[in-house]
Amino acid sequence: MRPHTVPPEVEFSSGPAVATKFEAFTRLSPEDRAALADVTQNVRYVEARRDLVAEGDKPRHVYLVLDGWGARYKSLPDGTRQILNFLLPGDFCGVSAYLLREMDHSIGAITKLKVATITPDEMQGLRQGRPRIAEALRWEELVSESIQREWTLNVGLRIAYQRLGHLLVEIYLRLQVVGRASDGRCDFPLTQNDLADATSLTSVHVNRTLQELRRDGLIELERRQLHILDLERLMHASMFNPNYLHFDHAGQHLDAGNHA
Amino acid sequence: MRPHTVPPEVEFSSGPAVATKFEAFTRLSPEDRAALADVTQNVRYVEARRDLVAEGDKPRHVYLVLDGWGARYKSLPDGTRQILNFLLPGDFCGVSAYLLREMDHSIGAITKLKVATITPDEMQGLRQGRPRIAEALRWEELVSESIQREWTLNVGLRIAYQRLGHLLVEIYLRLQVVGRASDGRCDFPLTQNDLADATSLTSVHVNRTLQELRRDGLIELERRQLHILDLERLMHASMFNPNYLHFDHAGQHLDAGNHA
DNA sequence: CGTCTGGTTGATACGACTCAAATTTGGTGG
DNA sequence: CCACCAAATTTGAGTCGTATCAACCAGACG
Repeated sequence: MRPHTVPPEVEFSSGPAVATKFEAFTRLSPEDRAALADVTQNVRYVEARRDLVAEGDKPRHVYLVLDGWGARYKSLPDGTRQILNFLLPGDFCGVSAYLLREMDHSIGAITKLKVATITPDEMQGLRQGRPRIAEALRWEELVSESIQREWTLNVGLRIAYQRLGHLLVEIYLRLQVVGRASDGRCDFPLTQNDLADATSLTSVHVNRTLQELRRDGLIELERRQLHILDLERLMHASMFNPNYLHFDHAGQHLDAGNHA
Repeated sequence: MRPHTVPPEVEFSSGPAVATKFEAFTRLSPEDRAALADVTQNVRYVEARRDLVAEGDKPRHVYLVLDGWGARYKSLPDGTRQILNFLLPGDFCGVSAYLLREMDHSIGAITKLKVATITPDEMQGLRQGRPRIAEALRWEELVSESIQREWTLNVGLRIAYQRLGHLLVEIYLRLQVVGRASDGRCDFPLTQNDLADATSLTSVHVNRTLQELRRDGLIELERRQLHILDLERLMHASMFNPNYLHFDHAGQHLDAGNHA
Protein backbone atom coordinates (compact mmCIF):
# COMPACT_ATOMS: atom_id res chain seq x y z
CA MET A 1 0.00 0.00 0.00
CA ARG A 2 1.36 3.34 -0.98
CA PRO A 3 1.95 6.07 1.60
CA HIS A 4 -0.86 8.57 1.49
CA THR A 5 1.45 11.46 0.78
CA VAL A 6 1.52 10.31 -2.83
CA PRO A 7 -0.97 12.32 -4.89
CA PRO A 8 -3.98 10.37 -6.12
CA GLU A 9 -3.12 10.80 -9.77
CA VAL A 10 -0.22 8.35 -9.41
CA GLU A 11 -0.03 6.14 -12.48
CA PHE A 12 -1.30 2.60 -12.24
CA SER A 13 0.78 1.61 -15.26
CA SER A 14 -0.33 -0.76 -18.05
CA GLY A 15 0.20 1.09 -21.31
CA PRO A 16 -1.87 3.80 -22.95
CA ALA A 17 -5.40 3.68 -21.61
CA VAL A 18 -7.09 4.44 -24.96
CA ALA A 19 -5.49 1.55 -26.74
CA THR A 20 -6.44 -0.78 -23.90
CA LYS A 21 -9.99 0.48 -24.04
CA PHE A 22 -10.28 0.21 -27.80
CA GLU A 23 -9.31 -3.43 -27.46
CA ALA A 24 -12.64 -3.93 -25.72
CA PHE A 25 -14.18 -3.14 -29.09
CA THR A 26 -11.77 -4.19 -31.81
CA ARG A 27 -8.23 -5.42 -32.25
CA LEU A 28 -5.61 -2.82 -33.05
CA SER A 29 -2.62 -3.37 -35.31
CA PRO A 30 0.82 -2.10 -34.29
CA GLU A 31 0.29 0.62 -36.89
CA ASP A 32 -2.97 1.61 -35.27
CA ARG A 33 -1.22 1.89 -31.93
CA ALA A 34 1.57 3.90 -33.46
CA ALA A 35 -0.92 6.30 -35.03
CA LEU A 36 -2.62 6.75 -31.67
CA ALA A 37 0.71 7.40 -29.99
CA ASP A 38 1.48 9.87 -32.75
CA VAL A 39 -1.40 12.20 -32.04
CA THR A 40 -0.86 12.13 -28.29
CA GLN A 41 2.48 13.89 -28.32
CA ASN A 42 1.07 17.24 -27.45
CA VAL A 43 0.56 17.00 -23.70
CA ARG A 44 -0.98 19.47 -21.33
CA TYR A 45 -1.52 19.39 -17.58
CA VAL A 46 -4.38 20.85 -15.61
CA GLU A 47 -4.14 21.27 -11.85
CA ALA A 48 -6.71 19.56 -9.68
CA ARG A 49 -9.96 21.54 -9.34
CA ARG A 50 -9.18 23.79 -12.30
CA ASP A 51 -11.15 23.90 -15.54
CA LEU A 52 -9.92 22.40 -18.77
CA VAL A 53 -12.68 24.14 -20.71
CA ALA A 54 -15.49 26.36 -19.52
CA GLU A 55 -19.07 26.70 -20.64
CA GLY A 56 -19.25 29.38 -23.30
CA ASP A 57 -15.76 28.75 -24.67
CA LYS A 58 -15.33 28.23 -28.37
CA PRO A 59 -14.32 24.56 -28.75
CA ARG A 60 -10.95 24.32 -30.45
CA HIS A 61 -9.19 21.12 -29.50
CA VAL A 62 -9.98 17.52 -29.02
CA TYR A 63 -8.68 16.20 -25.72
CA LEU A 64 -7.67 12.72 -24.72
CA VAL A 65 -7.27 11.99 -21.03
CA LEU A 66 -3.91 10.32 -20.48
CA ASP A 67 -4.01 10.35 -16.71
CA GLY A 68 -6.04 11.66 -13.85
CA TRP A 69 -9.78 12.19 -13.49
CA GLY A 70 -11.94 14.96 -14.85
CA ALA A 71 -15.63 15.73 -14.93
CA ARG A 72 -18.07 17.30 -17.30
CA TYR A 73 -20.39 19.52 -15.35
CA LYS A 74 -22.94 22.22 -15.65
CA SER A 75 -23.90 24.93 -13.20
CA LEU A 76 -27.21 26.64 -12.71
CA PRO A 77 -27.77 30.34 -11.90
CA ASP A 78 -28.76 29.36 -8.37
CA GLY A 79 -25.27 27.99 -7.78
CA THR A 80 -26.10 24.30 -7.88
CA ARG A 81 -23.84 22.05 -9.91
CA GLN A 82 -24.45 18.80 -11.71
CA ILE A 83 -21.61 16.52 -12.68
CA LEU A 84 -22.70 14.97 -15.96
CA ASN A 85 -20.02 12.36 -16.38
CA PHE A 86 -16.53 11.56 -15.27
CA LEU A 87 -13.61 11.61 -17.66
CA LEU A 88 -11.26 8.75 -16.91
CA PRO A 89 -7.94 7.82 -18.50
CA GLY A 90 -8.54 6.82 -22.10
CA ASP A 91 -11.58 9.03 -22.56
CA PHE A 92 -11.79 11.44 -25.46
CA CYS A 93 -13.70 14.64 -25.28
CA GLY A 94 -14.79 17.14 -27.85
CA VAL A 95 -14.24 14.87 -30.83
CA SER A 96 -16.60 16.88 -33.03
CA ALA A 97 -17.26 19.83 -30.80
CA TYR A 98 -15.43 22.17 -33.17
CA LEU A 99 -18.68 22.26 -35.16
CA LEU A 100 -20.35 24.21 -32.38
CA ARG A 101 -20.03 27.88 -31.61
CA GLU A 102 -19.68 27.43 -27.89
CA MET A 103 -19.47 24.81 -25.19
CA ASP A 104 -22.74 24.10 -23.44
CA HIS A 105 -20.98 22.69 -20.37
CA SER A 106 -17.65 22.83 -18.60
CA ILE A 107 -14.93 20.28 -18.06
CA GLY A 108 -12.95 20.38 -14.88
CA ALA A 109 -10.10 18.44 -13.37
CA ILE A 110 -10.84 16.31 -10.31
CA THR A 111 -7.22 15.33 -9.82
CA LYS A 112 -4.26 16.73 -11.66
CA LEU A 113 -5.05 15.92 -15.25
CA LYS A 114 -2.72 14.90 -18.03
CA VAL A 115 -4.36 15.35 -21.42
CA ALA A 116 -3.25 15.11 -25.01
CA THR A 117 -4.29 18.05 -27.14
CA ILE A 118 -5.30 17.00 -30.62
CA THR A 119 -6.31 19.22 -33.51
CA PRO A 120 -9.42 18.50 -35.58
CA ASP A 121 -7.07 17.97 -38.54
CA GLU A 122 -5.11 15.31 -36.72
CA MET A 123 -8.37 13.59 -35.85
CA GLN A 124 -9.37 13.75 -39.47
CA GLY A 125 -6.10 12.17 -40.51
CA LEU A 126 -6.50 9.42 -37.95
CA ARG A 127 -9.98 8.70 -39.20
CA GLN A 128 -8.99 8.56 -42.85
CA GLY A 129 -5.78 6.63 -42.42
CA ARG A 130 -6.82 4.15 -39.75
CA PRO A 131 -10.32 2.84 -40.41
CA ARG A 132 -10.31 0.64 -37.33
CA ILE A 133 -9.54 3.60 -35.14
CA ALA A 134 -12.24 5.54 -36.93
CA GLU A 135 -14.71 2.82 -35.97
CA ALA A 136 -13.39 2.68 -32.43
CA LEU A 137 -13.82 6.43 -32.08
CA ARG A 138 -17.39 6.12 -33.26
CA TRP A 139 -17.93 3.30 -30.81
CA GLU A 140 -16.51 5.40 -28.02
CA GLU A 141 -18.94 8.18 -28.80
CA LEU A 142 -21.84 5.76 -28.78
CA VAL A 143 -20.77 4.40 -25.41
CA SER A 144 -20.43 7.86 -24.01
CA GLU A 145 -23.95 8.73 -25.18
CA SER A 146 -25.20 5.53 -23.65
CA ILE A 147 -23.53 6.39 -20.36
CA GLN A 148 -25.22 9.76 -20.41
CA ARG A 149 -28.60 8.11 -20.88
CA GLU A 150 -27.89 5.77 -18.01
CA TRP A 151 -27.04 8.75 -15.82
CA THR A 152 -30.35 10.35 -16.67
CA LEU A 153 -32.02 7.17 -15.58
CA ASN A 154 -29.81 6.88 -12.52
CA VAL A 155 -30.70 10.25 -11.05
CA GLY A 156 -34.26 9.91 -12.25
CA LEU A 157 -35.26 6.48 -11.08
CA ARG A 158 -32.97 5.10 -8.42
CA ILE A 159 -33.00 5.92 -4.73
CA ALA A 160 -29.82 7.10 -3.06
CA TYR A 161 -28.52 3.65 -2.09
CA GLN A 162 -28.83 2.18 -5.58
CA ARG A 163 -27.77 5.40 -7.21
CA LEU A 164 -24.48 5.53 -5.40
CA GLY A 165 -23.93 1.81 -5.82
CA HIS A 166 -24.56 2.13 -9.54
CA LEU A 167 -22.07 4.94 -9.87
CA LEU A 168 -19.39 3.03 -8.00
CA VAL A 169 -19.84 -0.02 -10.18
CA GLU A 170 -19.73 2.03 -13.36
CA ILE A 171 -16.54 3.75 -12.38
CA TYR A 172 -14.97 0.48 -11.35
CA LEU A 173 -15.83 -1.24 -14.63
CA ARG A 174 -14.69 1.70 -16.70
CA LEU A 175 -11.37 1.77 -14.87
CA GLN A 176 -11.04 -1.96 -15.23
CA VAL A 177 -11.36 -1.77 -19.01
CA VAL A 178 -8.42 0.61 -19.15
CA GLY A 179 -6.36 -1.54 -16.81
CA ARG A 180 -6.71 0.85 -13.87
CA ALA A 181 -8.68 -1.47 -11.59
CA SER A 182 -8.75 -5.10 -10.59
CA ASP A 183 -9.75 -7.36 -7.71
CA GLY A 184 -12.49 -4.94 -6.81
CA ARG A 185 -9.97 -2.22 -6.05
CA CYS A 186 -9.24 1.11 -7.68
CA ASP A 187 -8.10 4.63 -6.95
CA PHE A 188 -11.00 6.80 -6.03
CA PRO A 189 -10.15 10.49 -5.77
CA LEU A 190 -13.73 11.74 -5.54
CA THR A 191 -14.83 13.59 -2.44
CA GLN A 192 -18.28 13.03 -1.03
CA ASN A 193 -19.05 16.42 -2.44
CA ASP A 194 -18.17 15.23 -5.93
CA LEU A 195 -20.33 12.18 -5.41
CA ALA A 196 -23.14 14.45 -4.31
CA ASP A 197 -22.85 16.59 -7.44
CA ALA A 198 -22.80 13.49 -9.61
CA THR A 199 -25.76 11.76 -8.01
CA SER A 200 -27.88 14.81 -7.29
CA LEU A 201 -27.83 14.15 -3.59
CA THR A 202 -26.46 16.31 -0.80
CA SER A 203 -23.05 15.44 0.59
CA VAL A 204 -24.72 14.77 3.94
CA HIS A 205 -26.93 12.18 2.38
CA VAL A 206 -24.06 10.72 0.39
CA ASN A 207 -22.20 10.31 3.64
CA ARG A 208 -25.01 8.45 5.33
CA THR A 209 -25.64 6.30 2.30
CA LEU A 210 -21.97 5.33 1.97
CA GLN A 211 -22.12 4.25 5.58
CA GLU A 212 -25.04 2.01 4.71
CA LEU A 213 -23.13 0.47 1.82
CA ARG A 214 -20.20 -0.17 4.14
CA ARG A 215 -22.43 -1.55 6.87
CA ASP A 216 -23.92 -3.96 4.35
CA GLY A 217 -20.45 -5.24 3.53
CA LEU A 218 -20.59 -4.09 -0.08
CA ILE A 219 -17.71 -1.63 -0.15
CA GLU A 220 -14.76 -0.21 1.68
CA LEU A 221 -13.84 3.34 0.87
CA GLU A 222 -11.06 5.26 2.56
CA ARG A 223 -7.87 7.09 1.78
CA ARG A 224 -9.06 7.67 -1.77
CA GLN A 225 -9.18 3.94 -2.40
CA LEU A 226 -12.32 2.06 -3.29
CA HIS A 227 -12.66 -1.62 -2.58
CA ILE A 228 -15.77 -3.32 -3.84
CA LEU A 229 -16.10 -6.37 -1.62
CA ASP A 230 -18.79 -8.16 -3.59
CA LEU A 231 -19.26 -6.86 -7.12
CA GLU A 232 -22.07 -9.26 -7.97
CA ARG A 233 -24.06 -8.27 -4.93
CA LEU A 234 -23.41 -4.56 -5.42
CA MET A 235 -24.52 -4.79 -9.04
CA HIS A 236 -27.65 -6.59 -8.03
CA ALA A 237 -28.43 -4.17 -5.22
CA SER A 238 -28.11 -1.20 -7.55
CA MET A 239 -29.92 -2.82 -10.50
CA PHE A 240 -26.79 -2.55 -12.58
CA ASN A 241 -27.00 -3.94 -16.09
CA PRO A 242 -23.61 -3.66 -17.78
CA ASN A 243 -25.07 -3.81 -21.29
CA TYR A 244 -25.00 -0.03 -21.62
CA LEU A 245 -21.20 0.04 -21.47
CA HIS A 246 -20.89 -2.11 -24.61
CA PHE A 247 -17.57 -3.62 -23.55
CA ASP A 248 -18.34 -6.67 -25.64
CA HIS A 249 -15.89 -6.61 -28.51
CA ALA A 250 -18.67 -5.82 -30.96
CA GLY A 251 -16.11 -4.66 -33.51
CA GLN A 252 -14.00 -7.79 -33.61
CA HIS A 253 -15.19 -8.58 -37.10
CA LEU A 254 -13.07 -5.65 -38.15
CA ASP A 255 -9.93 -7.52 -37.12
CA ALA A 256 -9.60 -9.53 -40.28
CA GLY A 257 -8.67 -7.97 -43.61
CA ASN A 258 -6.41 -5.27 -42.26
CA HIS A 259 -2.75 -6.19 -42.01
CA ALA A 260 -1.38 -2.77 -42.81
CA MET B 1 -59.23 25.03 -34.43
CA ARG B 2 -59.49 21.46 -35.54
CA PRO B 3 -62.11 19.13 -34.11
CA HIS B 4 -60.65 16.94 -31.44
CA THR B 5 -61.64 13.75 -33.19
CA VAL B 6 -58.66 14.27 -35.47
CA PRO B 7 -55.75 12.15 -34.26
CA PRO B 8 -52.87 14.11 -32.77
CA GLU B 9 -50.39 13.04 -35.44
CA VAL B 10 -52.09 15.25 -37.99
CA GLU B 11 -49.49 16.94 -40.16
CA PHE B 12 -48.71 20.57 -39.54
CA SER B 13 -47.25 20.89 -43.03
CA SER B 14 -44.21 23.00 -43.97
CA GLY B 15 -41.88 20.68 -45.89
CA PRO B 16 -39.58 17.94 -44.66
CA ALA B 17 -38.73 18.53 -41.02
CA VAL B 18 -35.10 17.43 -41.30
CA ALA B 19 -34.26 19.90 -44.01
CA THR B 20 -35.92 22.67 -42.05
CA LYS B 21 -33.95 21.70 -38.98
CA PHE B 22 -30.65 21.47 -40.80
CA GLU B 23 -31.19 25.03 -41.95
CA ALA B 24 -30.75 26.03 -38.31
CA PHE B 25 -27.17 24.89 -38.75
CA THR B 26 -26.17 25.35 -42.36
CA ARG B 27 -27.65 26.21 -45.72
CA LEU B 28 -28.62 23.33 -47.94
CA SER B 29 -28.36 23.31 -51.71
CA PRO B 30 -31.19 21.94 -53.84
CA GLU B 31 -28.97 18.90 -54.40
CA ASP B 32 -28.59 18.41 -50.66
CA ARG B 33 -32.33 18.50 -50.29
CA ALA B 34 -32.78 16.06 -53.13
CA ALA B 35 -30.28 13.68 -51.56
CA LEU B 36 -32.16 13.86 -48.29
CA ALA B 37 -35.44 13.19 -50.04
CA ASP B 38 -33.77 10.29 -51.82
CA VAL B 39 -32.95 8.33 -48.71
CA THR B 40 -36.34 8.89 -47.14
CA GLN B 41 -38.29 6.90 -49.69
CA ASN B 42 -38.51 3.81 -47.56
CA VAL B 43 -41.32 4.63 -45.16
CA ARG B 44 -42.63 2.65 -42.24
CA TYR B 45 -45.43 3.34 -39.80
CA VAL B 46 -45.63 2.42 -36.14
CA GLU B 47 -48.90 2.54 -34.27
CA ALA B 48 -49.14 4.75 -31.20
CA ARG B 49 -47.81 3.09 -28.04
CA ARG B 50 -45.96 0.36 -29.94
CA ASP B 51 -42.20 -0.06 -30.03
CA LEU B 52 -40.08 0.85 -33.02
CA VAL B 53 -37.07 -0.92 -31.52
CA ALA B 54 -36.69 -2.72 -28.22
CA GLU B 55 -33.80 -2.93 -25.79
CA GLY B 56 -31.71 -5.96 -26.69
CA ASP B 57 -32.44 -5.80 -30.42
CA LYS B 58 -29.58 -5.87 -32.85
CA PRO B 59 -29.54 -2.38 -34.41
CA ARG B 60 -29.95 -2.66 -38.17
CA HIS B 61 -31.45 0.50 -39.58
CA VAL B 62 -31.14 4.18 -39.19
CA TYR B 63 -34.49 5.86 -38.70
CA LEU B 64 -35.59 9.35 -39.47
CA VAL B 65 -38.82 10.58 -37.95
CA LEU B 66 -41.00 12.04 -40.68
CA ASP B 67 -44.08 12.56 -38.58
CA GLY B 68 -45.44 11.84 -35.15
CA TRP B 69 -43.73 11.68 -31.77
CA GLY B 70 -41.62 8.92 -30.31
CA ALA B 71 -39.59 8.44 -27.17
CA ARG B 72 -36.39 6.74 -26.19
CA TYR B 73 -36.91 5.03 -22.89
CA LYS B 74 -35.46 2.51 -20.53
CA SER B 75 -37.17 0.28 -18.03
CA LEU B 76 -35.89 -1.08 -14.76
CA PRO B 77 -36.55 -4.56 -13.34
CA ASP B 78 -38.88 -3.01 -10.76
CA GLY B 79 -41.17 -1.84 -13.55
CA THR B 80 -40.34 1.85 -13.44
CA ARG B 81 -39.72 3.58 -16.73
CA GLN B 82 -37.65 6.58 -17.68
CA ILE B 83 -38.21 8.46 -20.89
CA LEU B 84 -34.77 9.61 -21.96
CA ASN B 85 -35.70 11.89 -24.80
CA PHE B 86 -38.48 12.58 -27.21
CA LEU B 87 -38.13 11.96 -30.92
CA LEU B 88 -39.80 14.69 -32.90
CA PRO B 89 -40.23 15.10 -36.63
CA GLY B 90 -36.85 15.61 -38.23
CA ASP B 91 -34.95 13.62 -35.62
CA PHE B 92 -32.62 10.85 -36.65
CA CYS B 93 -31.96 7.87 -34.51
CA GLY B 94 -29.42 5.10 -34.61
CA VAL B 95 -27.08 6.88 -37.01
CA SER B 96 -24.10 4.78 -35.94
CA ALA B 97 -25.83 2.21 -33.78
CA TYR B 98 -25.07 -0.58 -36.23
CA LEU B 99 -21.64 -0.69 -34.59
CA LEU B 100 -23.18 -2.09 -31.43
CA ARG B 101 -24.28 -5.62 -30.74
CA GLU B 102 -27.51 -4.65 -29.10
CA MET B 103 -29.67 -1.70 -28.19
CA ASP B 104 -29.26 -0.47 -24.65
CA HIS B 105 -32.65 1.20 -24.65
CA SER B 106 -35.98 1.07 -26.44
CA ILE B 107 -37.72 3.45 -28.78
CA GLY B 108 -41.46 3.65 -28.69
CA ALA B 109 -44.13 5.58 -30.53
CA ILE B 110 -46.09 8.16 -28.59
CA THR B 111 -48.43 8.91 -31.47
CA LYS B 112 -48.63 7.04 -34.71
CA LEU B 113 -45.15 7.37 -36.11
CA LYS B 114 -44.04 7.78 -39.69
CA VAL B 115 -40.36 6.98 -40.08
CA ALA B 116 -37.98 6.61 -42.97
CA THR B 117 -35.86 3.48 -42.82
CA ILE B 118 -32.34 4.11 -44.01
CA THR B 119 -29.55 1.58 -44.40
CA PRO B 120 -26.06 2.24 -43.04
CA ASP B 121 -24.86 2.15 -46.66
CA GLU B 122 -27.24 4.87 -47.70
CA MET B 123 -26.04 6.95 -44.77
CA GLN B 124 -22.48 6.35 -45.85
CA GLY B 125 -23.33 7.49 -49.35
CA LEU B 126 -25.02 10.60 -48.05
CA ARG B 127 -22.00 11.42 -45.93
CA GLN B 128 -19.52 10.97 -48.74
CA GLY B 129 -21.50 12.66 -51.47
CA ARG B 130 -22.94 15.57 -49.53
CA PRO B 131 -20.37 17.07 -47.17
CA ARG B 132 -22.75 19.67 -45.85
CA ILE B 133 -25.21 17.00 -44.88
CA ALA B 134 -22.39 15.03 -43.30
CA GLU B 135 -21.62 18.05 -41.14
CA ALA B 136 -25.27 18.60 -40.36
CA LEU B 137 -25.61 14.98 -39.25
CA ARG B 138 -22.64 15.40 -36.98
CA TRP B 139 -24.17 18.59 -35.62
CA GLU B 140 -27.43 16.78 -34.99
CA GLU B 141 -25.65 14.14 -32.98
CA LEU B 142 -23.87 16.77 -30.91
CA VAL B 143 -27.15 18.51 -30.19
CA SER B 144 -28.76 15.26 -29.22
CA GLU B 145 -25.93 14.52 -26.79
CA SER B 146 -26.26 17.99 -25.39
CA ILE B 147 -29.98 17.49 -24.89
CA GLN B 148 -29.28 14.27 -23.02
CA ARG B 149 -26.90 16.11 -20.72
CA GLU B 150 -29.49 18.78 -20.11
CA TRP B 151 -32.02 16.11 -19.19
CA THR B 152 -29.61 14.65 -16.68
CA LEU B 153 -29.35 18.09 -15.16
CA ASN B 154 -33.08 18.64 -15.40
CA VAL B 155 -34.08 15.60 -13.38
CA GLY B 156 -31.09 16.04 -11.10
CA LEU B 157 -31.24 19.68 -10.15
CA ARG B 158 -34.58 21.24 -10.83
CA ILE B 159 -37.69 20.98 -8.71
CA ALA B 160 -40.94 19.80 -10.27
CA TYR B 161 -42.19 23.23 -11.33
CA GLN B 162 -39.00 24.20 -13.16
CA ARG B 163 -38.49 20.71 -14.45
CA LEU B 164 -41.82 20.59 -16.21
CA GLY B 165 -41.46 24.15 -17.41
CA HIS B 166 -38.07 23.35 -18.84
CA LEU B 167 -39.38 20.33 -20.68
CA LEU B 168 -42.27 22.27 -22.18
CA VAL B 169 -39.97 25.00 -23.43
CA GLU B 170 -37.54 22.51 -24.91
CA ILE B 171 -40.26 20.71 -26.80
CA TYR B 172 -41.73 23.95 -28.03
CA LEU B 173 -38.39 25.25 -29.33
CA ARG B 174 -37.54 21.95 -30.95
CA LEU B 175 -40.88 21.88 -32.72
CA GLN B 176 -40.48 25.48 -33.72
CA VAL B 177 -37.18 24.78 -35.48
CA VAL B 178 -38.88 22.18 -37.66
CA GLY B 179 -41.79 24.46 -38.41
CA ARG B 180 -44.23 22.59 -36.20
CA ALA B 181 -44.85 25.34 -33.67
CA SER B 182 -45.35 29.07 -33.60
CA ASP B 183 -47.00 31.82 -31.56
CA GLY B 184 -46.44 29.78 -28.43
CA ARG B 185 -48.66 27.00 -29.74
CA CYS B 186 -47.97 23.42 -30.73
CA ASP B 187 -49.46 19.96 -30.77
CA PHE B 188 -48.82 18.19 -27.55
CA PRO B 189 -49.79 14.50 -27.58
CA LEU B 190 -48.10 13.59 -24.29
CA THR B 191 -50.23 12.31 -21.44
CA GLN B 192 -49.46 13.34 -17.90
CA ASN B 193 -48.13 9.83 -17.52
CA ASP B 194 -45.62 10.43 -20.30
CA LEU B 195 -44.62 13.69 -18.67
CA ALA B 196 -44.17 11.84 -15.41
CA ASP B 197 -41.89 9.26 -17.01
CA ALA B 198 -39.89 12.00 -18.69
CA THR B 199 -39.44 14.16 -15.62
CA SER B 200 -39.11 11.43 -13.01
CA LEU B 201 -42.17 12.63 -11.17
CA THR B 202 -45.40 10.80 -10.50
CA SER B 203 -48.36 11.57 -12.69
CA VAL B 204 -50.17 12.86 -9.62
CA HIS B 205 -47.44 15.37 -9.00
CA VAL B 206 -47.27 16.28 -12.67
CA ASN B 207 -50.96 17.00 -12.53
CA ARG B 208 -50.66 19.30 -9.55
CA THR B 209 -47.62 21.05 -10.99
CA LEU B 210 -49.30 21.67 -14.35
CA GLN B 211 -52.13 23.27 -12.44
CA GLU B 212 -49.63 25.59 -10.81
CA LEU B 213 -48.16 26.53 -14.18
CA ARG B 214 -51.65 27.26 -15.45
CA ARG B 215 -52.58 29.19 -12.34
CA ASP B 216 -49.47 31.35 -12.79
CA GLY B 217 -50.59 32.22 -16.30
CA LEU B 218 -47.63 30.55 -17.96
CA ILE B 219 -49.35 27.91 -20.04
CA GLU B 220 -52.59 26.54 -21.31
CA LEU B 221 -52.71 22.84 -21.99
CA GLU B 222 -55.78 20.97 -23.11
CA ARG B 223 -57.05 18.80 -25.91
CA ARG B 224 -53.47 17.81 -26.73
CA GLN B 225 -52.61 21.39 -27.50
CA LEU B 226 -50.00 23.37 -25.66
CA HIS B 227 -50.12 27.12 -25.54
CA ILE B 228 -47.21 28.88 -23.88
CA LEU B 229 -48.64 32.22 -22.86
CA ASP B 230 -45.39 33.91 -21.94
CA LEU B 231 -42.31 32.15 -23.26
CA GLU B 232 -39.87 34.62 -21.72
CA ARG B 233 -41.37 34.22 -18.30
CA LEU B 234 -41.60 30.47 -18.55
CA MET B 235 -37.97 30.26 -19.62
CA HIS B 236 -36.95 32.42 -16.73
CA ALA B 237 -39.03 30.49 -14.23
CA SER B 238 -37.51 27.21 -15.31
CA MET B 239 -33.95 28.50 -15.64
CA PHE B 240 -33.97 27.69 -19.31
CA ASN B 241 -30.82 28.57 -21.22
CA PRO B 242 -31.29 27.78 -24.92
CA ASN B 243 -27.57 27.54 -25.59
CA TYR B 244 -27.63 23.76 -25.30
CA LEU B 245 -29.86 23.41 -28.36
CA HIS B 246 -27.26 25.06 -30.62
CA PHE B 247 -29.86 26.43 -33.02
CA ASP B 248 -27.46 29.20 -33.93
CA HIS B 249 -26.44 28.54 -37.52
CA ALA B 250 -22.92 27.60 -36.42
CA GLY B 251 -22.32 25.91 -39.76
CA GLN B 252 -23.18 28.83 -41.99
CA HIS B 253 -19.55 29.22 -43.02
CA LEU B 254 -20.08 26.00 -44.93
CA ASP B 255 -22.50 27.77 -47.26
CA ALA B 256 -19.88 29.29 -49.47
CA GLY B 257 -17.74 27.25 -51.81
CA ASN B 258 -20.29 24.59 -52.54
CA HIS B 259 -22.40 25.22 -55.56
CA ALA B 260 -22.77 21.58 -56.62
C1' DC C 1 -74.70 3.11 -22.15
C1' DG C 2 -71.01 0.73 -20.02
C1' DT C 3 -66.06 0.67 -20.34
C1' DC C 4 -61.63 2.59 -20.51
C1' DT C 5 -58.08 5.89 -20.46
C1' DG C 6 -56.58 10.05 -18.73
C1' DG C 7 -57.14 13.60 -15.49
C1' DT C 8 -58.20 15.36 -10.71
C1' DT C 9 -58.43 15.47 -5.67
C1' DG C 10 -57.41 14.30 -0.69
C1' DA C 11 -54.85 12.19 3.13
C1' DT C 12 -50.78 10.25 4.70
C1' DA C 13 -45.87 8.59 4.55
C1' DC C 14 -41.14 8.86 3.61
C1' DG C 15 -36.71 9.92 1.29
C1' DA C 16 -33.81 13.43 1.07
C1' DC C 17 -32.75 18.31 2.28
C1' DT C 18 -31.40 22.03 5.46
C1' DC C 19 -29.00 23.93 9.01
C1' DA C 20 -25.70 23.61 12.41
C1' DA C 21 -21.96 21.84 14.80
C1' DA C 22 -18.42 18.58 15.90
C1' DT C 23 -14.76 15.66 14.52
C1' DT C 24 -11.25 13.75 11.64
C1' DT C 25 -7.84 13.97 8.04
C1' DG C 26 -4.08 15.54 5.35
C1' DG C 27 -1.01 19.01 4.38
C1' DT C 28 2.09 22.92 6.04
C1' DG C 29 5.41 25.30 8.43
C1' DG C 30 7.77 26.43 12.73
C1' DC D 1 8.02 16.19 15.18
C1' DC D 2 4.34 18.72 16.68
C1' DA D 3 1.10 22.83 16.30
C1' DC D 4 -1.95 24.60 13.19
C1' DC D 5 -5.25 25.09 9.42
C1' DA D 6 -8.33 24.01 5.78
C1' DA D 7 -10.80 20.54 3.70
C1' DA D 8 -13.43 16.58 4.19
C1' DT D 9 -16.25 13.70 6.90
C1' DT D 10 -19.60 12.73 10.38
C1' DT D 11 -23.61 13.39 13.42
C1' DG D 12 -28.19 15.27 15.02
C1' DA D 13 -32.67 17.50 14.67
C1' DG D 14 -36.23 19.40 12.14
C1' DT D 15 -38.49 20.27 7.60
C1' DC D 16 -40.13 19.77 2.93
C1' DG D 17 -40.89 18.05 -1.71
C1' DT D 18 -42.62 14.31 -3.70
C1' DA D 19 -44.40 9.57 -3.46
C1' DT D 20 -48.09 6.55 -2.25
C1' DC D 21 -52.60 4.99 -1.92
C1' DA D 22 -57.23 5.51 -2.88
C1' DA D 23 -61.15 7.51 -4.72
C1' DC D 24 -63.60 9.99 -8.03
C1' DC D 25 -64.66 12.31 -12.47
C1' DA D 26 -64.88 13.30 -17.57
C1' DG D 27 -64.72 12.49 -22.17
C1' DA D 28 -64.01 9.06 -26.09
C1' DC D 29 -65.32 4.95 -27.99
C1' DG D 30 -67.47 0.68 -29.35
